[in-house]
Formats: sequence, C-alpha cells, structure tokens
Amino acid sequence: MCCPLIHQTESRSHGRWEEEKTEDKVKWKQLEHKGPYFAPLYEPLPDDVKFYYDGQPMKLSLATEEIATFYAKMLDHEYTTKEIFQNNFFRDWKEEMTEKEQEIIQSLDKCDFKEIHKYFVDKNEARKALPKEEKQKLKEETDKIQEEYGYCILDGHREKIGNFKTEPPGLFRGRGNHPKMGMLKKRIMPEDVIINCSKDSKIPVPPEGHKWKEVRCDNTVTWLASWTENIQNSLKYIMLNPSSKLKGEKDWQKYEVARRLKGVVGKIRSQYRDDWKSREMKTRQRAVALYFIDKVFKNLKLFMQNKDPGDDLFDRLTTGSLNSYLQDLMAGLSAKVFRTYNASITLQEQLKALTNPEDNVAAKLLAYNRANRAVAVLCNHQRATPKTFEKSMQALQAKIDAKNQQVEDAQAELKRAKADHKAKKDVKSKEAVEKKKKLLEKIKEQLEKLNVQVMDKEENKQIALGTSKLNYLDPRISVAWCKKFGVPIEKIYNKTQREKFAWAIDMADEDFEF
DNA sequence: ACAAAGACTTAGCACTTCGTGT
DNA sequence: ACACGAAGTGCTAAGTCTTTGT
Repeated sequence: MCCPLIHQTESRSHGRWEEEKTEDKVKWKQLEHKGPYFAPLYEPLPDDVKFYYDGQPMKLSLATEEIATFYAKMLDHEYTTKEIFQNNFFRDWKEEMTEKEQEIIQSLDKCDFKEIHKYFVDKNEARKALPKEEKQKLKEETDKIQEEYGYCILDGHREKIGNFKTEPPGLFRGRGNHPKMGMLKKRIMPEDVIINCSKDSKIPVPPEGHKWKEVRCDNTVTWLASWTENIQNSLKYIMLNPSSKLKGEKDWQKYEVARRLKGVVGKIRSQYRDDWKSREMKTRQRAVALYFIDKVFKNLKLFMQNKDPGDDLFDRLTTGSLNSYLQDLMAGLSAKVFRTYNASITLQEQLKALTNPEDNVAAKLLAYNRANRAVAVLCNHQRATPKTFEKSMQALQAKIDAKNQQVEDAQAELKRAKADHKAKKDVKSKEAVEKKKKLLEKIKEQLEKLNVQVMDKEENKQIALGTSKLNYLDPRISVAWCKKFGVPIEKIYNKTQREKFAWAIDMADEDFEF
C-alpha cells in the first residue's frame, strides 16, 4: 500500500509555507487513461411495440421514440404522477420532436406508453431468467469493459477509477420536490467531454467519427475527464476510486486535521462562549454560528448557506468571513472538520466505554455497532424503518424459538449419554458424552449469537450507519480496536471498505489514539 | 468584497449479488 | 437446487469549500 507518512515528511521539509502550498497543488506527474466509456447508443423498438396517441398507433422518429422510452420505463414510479414531472418532461420532449410530431402530439394525457412499458418489463425479466452460461458471458463482457476503461495509470501505479462511464441520457430525478424533475438529461457526446491527462501519455482515442471537446494537461486537479450537464449547468467529473492512493491520502489528511482540532477545541469552545456576550454583533453572530456548527450538526447546513436575503438570521456573517476566522484559529480548519472531529472522538470514547475484553467476538461486535450508532445518532443519520422490518424480525424470533428447542433436545441427549456412561463405564460411552457436550456448547453459542442479532437489529432499525462509517470515523480507531481485542477486521469492514481504508489498516497499531 | 464557477466530498436510493435456511 | 432477505455496490444528486473573475 501507499506510504502517506513519507509523502508528508517530504512536503514538510520544504520549509516555506508558500512553497509547500504550490507543491501541494500538483496532484500528479503522470496520468494516462482511455477516456470515459460512453453509454450505449439507443436501440430502436421492434416494430410490433407501438406508441399510441389518442388511441391511434403512431410511428415516432428515432429521437422522439428514445425520449418516450425514458418516460415509459418509469411508468410505475410515482414520479410520473406528479404534475411538475409531467410538465417538465412534456416540454423537453416536444422540443426534440419533428415539426410533424409536434403538431400531432399536443397533450401528454393522450399519450399511451403502456406497450413500451411492458416491452421493457418483459425484457428485464427475460434477462433475469437467462441460463447460467449466458449470464456468465454477459458478466465477462462487463468485466472486460471494466478492465479496459476502469483503470488509469497515475504516477506509475495502476489505479481504479470511481465512475468511468458517462451518465446515460434519461429523465432527471431530483430529490424531494425538485422543480426540475422530469427534465430531459441529454446524452453526453465525446464533443462535450474534456480529457485531462499528461502530455507524454497515450491520449485517449475518441469513438470513431468523433472528437473531444478539449484535451488538456492540468496536474493541479485530480479528475480524468469532465463535462457540463444540461439540467443545472454544472460540471460532472470522472475521478478515482476511494481505494486510490490519491484519495486515500486526502482522506488521511482530513482525519489529521480533525485530530489537530482535538488539541485546540477546548480553547475554541471557551472562546465562543465568551464571544456570545461580545459588544460587536458580528462577533456574537459568529460565536453562535460556531456553537451550532460544533454542537447541533443538523443545523450546519441551515446556518452555512444563509444566502436568502429574506430571512437573514446571521446578517453580519458570511461563509467567507467565518471560514477565514476558523483558518486563523487553526490551519486547515473549516466548518465540516467539527463534524469529523466530534464523530471520531465519540466513536473512540464509546468503544472504550462499551467494550468488555472478556466478551466473545459477537458481543464485542455488538459493542462496536452500539458505538457506531451513538455516532450516527449524533450526526443525525436517520432512516425510515425498513418496510420489511417487522417481517424479518418475526423470522428471526422464530429461529430463536427453534434454537431454544434444540438446546433442550441437546441437553436431554447429554443427560442420556451420561447415564449410559455411568452404567457402562467404557471408552466408547465416555466419548459419546464428550461429543454431546460439545454439541450442546455449539448450539448454545449459536443461540447467543441470535440473541445478539435481535438486539442489534432492533436498535438499528431507524439508524443508518453507512455514512458515518464511510465519511466521518477515522478508520484507524476501528483498526486499532480490532487489533487490541482480537476481532478480525473483516467483521467490521467489507471488501470495499477495506480497500478504501487500506492506508489505515496498514498504518494503525493497537495503540493508536485519535 | 462579492458572486459565480470549479473541484471535491457526502448522502441516499435502487439495483445486484450473496448467504442462509428449506 | 431454490427462494428470500440482507448486504454490498453503483449511481448521481446535493453539499462544502476553494478558486477565479469582476
């Protein structure tokens, strides 16, 4: 794995701050890749799958038909019942129609996509029902694409790319009540794409008959390709996977900043408490804002983006002035560092409080999950209770009942074996007793595991652990905990997580303190 | 000094795959 | 071997912070 420690020592040794800053701006020396993998071209519908307008079958032009399929595919989603969605879709759709089509298709209500919808549902099911070998073949094809487009060379190392495919065309699905829901997300063409790679590398070849918007060599940024999306007119990037050295070092750096905050947070807290009483309104507002950032996580957003002049609660405070104040308190400090710091320090404290070294691995894992949950609650990472919760809980309970029965049975059998041994006193019956004992132990252990599972599940039903685990908890705390208490790392991090946190697994020993 | 653009991180949903019990 | 729920993964919107431009 990478050696971030060495990297830091190097850049520190440069002395002058200015110099280090320019040094840090360079993200790579060599970058070579194949460019993005483009979404497959539209395949026209078979002739027997028809679109109907006002009850009459109507053959659509290719472009119009493609957009119709986007809508048809979503037919059983509640999005398509929303007026905003429908209006946005219809406006954008009409724009892509031929003049003739525009004349005919006047109202979305008269459009019948049902046949098209069914075609895709059937197609999906057919794909699922494919024989093993066929599925295997498809898998091999995706693997091949991943192999060819999914990696790049960065400073001599082969690194995995996070998102190497362009986003396919479709209908925009914003979250919540988004005013742009249903708008047409256009197909990304090579002519939209800016390629970033090193000068001396093999420049990616655009698909035949096309050319790139631009090929540039900017080693102060980490992206490999970018384009502007048409909905919000913002940039989209192709970047590296979290397992890459580049991302890993950045992640590590983030936690190092949070650890430095640990050293000064006491001072900062007493300062902002004093500043509440300041005569200067600006200072007061800043102090209150800081308190909210530090203590009331979920309001961070609310107070950071007070851009609406209508209800300007912190009218003397801008994000710029707050952040430069934070920067003065500690180099690298910004609002979100408080979140990282509070989450990580809480995990460390909770692990200390909840772990019993005498416990078995299952019980230790319960303690770990409880510590993780304390953090998720703190960060307000809540979720709706899963729809299947009750059902799966009952299934688990049934398992426990069955296991209890097994325990009783095993106990009875052991008793019988003991009696038998008492009577016979031979080697064979003695062995039988041992065997039954072992069996009982095993079943009891399984029962214990199930009981722990129930507790864990119940406590977890309204809390999402993923986000904090992936983004806010210094992985070295978890790695150290695993090493200290003999818990295999696989029990708390799955494969992807282990790849992302490879730097921490490599670096932290059992004595690590956040 | 401020706003807009650019870069990068975080978040949650939906689909796929995996693991377990039957 | 099969079905089911849980876990894992892919995707992309949305958020934060930095940089750039006026």
